[in-house]
Amino acid sequence: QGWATAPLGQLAELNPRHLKELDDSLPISFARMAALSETKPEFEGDYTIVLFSLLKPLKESPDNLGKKLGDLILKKNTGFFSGYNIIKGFLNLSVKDDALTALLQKNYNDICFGKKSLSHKKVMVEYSSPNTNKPLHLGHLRNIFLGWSVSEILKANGNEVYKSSIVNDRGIHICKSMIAWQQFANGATPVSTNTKGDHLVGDYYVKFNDEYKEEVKELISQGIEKGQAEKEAPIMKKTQQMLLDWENGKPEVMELWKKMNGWVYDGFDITYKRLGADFDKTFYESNTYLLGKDFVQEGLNNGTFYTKDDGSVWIDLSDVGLDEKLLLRGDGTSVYITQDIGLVKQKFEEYNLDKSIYVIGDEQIHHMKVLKEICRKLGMPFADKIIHLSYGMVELTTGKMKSREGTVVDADDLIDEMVDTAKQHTEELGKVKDFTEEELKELYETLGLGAMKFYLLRVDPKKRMVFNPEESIDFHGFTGPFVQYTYARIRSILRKIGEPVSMVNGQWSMIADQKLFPLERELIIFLEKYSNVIAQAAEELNPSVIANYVFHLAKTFNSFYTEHSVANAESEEKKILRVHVAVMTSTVIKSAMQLLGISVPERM
RNA sequence: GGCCCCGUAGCUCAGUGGAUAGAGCAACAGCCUUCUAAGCUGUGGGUCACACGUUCGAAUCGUGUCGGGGUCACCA
Repeated sequence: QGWATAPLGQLAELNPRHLKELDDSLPISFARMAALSETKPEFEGDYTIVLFSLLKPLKESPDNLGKKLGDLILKKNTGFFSGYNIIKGFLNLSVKDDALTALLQKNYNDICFGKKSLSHKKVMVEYSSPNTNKPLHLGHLRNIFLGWSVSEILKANGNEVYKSSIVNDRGIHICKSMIAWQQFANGATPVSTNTKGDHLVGDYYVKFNDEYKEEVKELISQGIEKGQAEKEAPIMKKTQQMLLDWENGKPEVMELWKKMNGWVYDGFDITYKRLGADFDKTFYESNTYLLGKDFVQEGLNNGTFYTKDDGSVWIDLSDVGLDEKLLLRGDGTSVYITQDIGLVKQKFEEYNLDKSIYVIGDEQIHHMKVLKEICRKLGMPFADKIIHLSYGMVELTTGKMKSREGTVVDADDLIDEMVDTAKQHTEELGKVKDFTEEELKELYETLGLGAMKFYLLRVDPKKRMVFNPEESIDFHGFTGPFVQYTYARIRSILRKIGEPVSMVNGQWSMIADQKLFPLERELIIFLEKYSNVIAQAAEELNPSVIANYVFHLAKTFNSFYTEHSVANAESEEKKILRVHVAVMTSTVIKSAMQLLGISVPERM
């Protein structure tokens, strides 16, 4: 098996050093440097080698080198390429029809009957990580879809993945909801008000802010200076007292805290379940916030940390371009980053991780850099295995989302809206009138969530993105439902003519010698790329690579579908070939969409 | 102010050293007696923010300018 019979993946690059021996000794490994890519549709050929970078080291003209290389490839290959052309420094190679059919067969067996590479790294992906004082919003959705999808992509590349979440369940902001509930709710519960628990608690968090603002205004009108008023507002003083009571474990406070957090978890569970999000491990900040104090002592002992006059503990990171950072307050209490260090260590030790990925917004880039640097200075061996998968904020066309100004897009509301839009579209088209209530409900969820997940995952995670709440998310074009529709169409064909049970060799030899149409060739070559796409997505921790690929695949299939009939193909051989192309397309679509957390319907 | 990210069609985004810069939406014109028209085909739409540089070749790399955002908490 020479390199020239190998598909694109193994032919990825060519190396000028080996190319120097442009003769019979040039086999497999001359493959490192000049990119082999797909030929652009406007030129003849399937794969292209760009010759320019090879010209200088080899001291050849484009035409000479192209001819030499082209001839050599044809001579060396065992039946993969049929010919080549050279245009302005580009060597375009054409693949033989029967080689493509063989390629289809190979990939069909690999993909349809499962073949997985296994790297067996242990990876933890921490995502979602909500506060328990308000419901999930659009920003969380991007985080959740991203974290979940990256986890699945890593699994598909053979890693052992633990999905985790750290719940921010303590602190002054939690007490704010609690105080407001005590003061204004008259004992209202999710059941008594028929409200989802996280929303109920969130409402009191808003109520707190309203009341607080009122009280500050009142104090200022009495002639008290602003800064002072903000400290003196009665509701704020009560809240601070409650935080102290909580830390001292005062029974009534603990009871209220457990009760209200319980409501929130019930609410989150409903949303997570609907989204298909799941976690192998949930950490609670109430359990972890005291972690990390040990390291402070350790760091002090070995001189990494130092103490200031008031007893507070610091680290100086100015040698790596960062600032001084506080690790312990003068009163001995820890800050956020101290807890983080403790949790990092716990994670790596408990799970024996090779990598720990944090899905956190890009406003915390600095924080994560500091965390990593402190771990490094403390000599922790896993410091470099901490990876911050940062993603850009979702902005609205009307500006940023701000909870205080009521411009937050609530996750549950958005899901409902998308599912409802799916319902409207489906009813208008009227294609599934025979579905039961149950089946319809499931379809609407599949389509609505599919549209939403695809919308948020098709963009490079690192980039900020804009969401227009006025226009609902589309169901046409570069969308989840478009891809889902393509899948449903293929399933429809297969229901009609029957799915091939297995592809026995006899069948393959029967179809081996056909002349292929351009769209048939294009699909086979494009399907071939799938395993590379999964690998690339894992390497970049970027689901949008998959979203772009699967859209392009669906698009190509739809063109094929319009141009060529499967069921009424012009010959039995064509029919068999096309059925297999269709099955493989549907399998890849289903697999790719699954990696994005999107399911595909049999009919829509 | 220091550091980091971003600027591509009217809008939302691909493309990060190679051929004439691509999709989707929006606009316009076609295509359902034939496997699902949530589809397909076509048209119009670009100073790739700007300038200089490196290179056979730059949206892509470098420097500078302009514009937008983030961050530099005894907040989490």
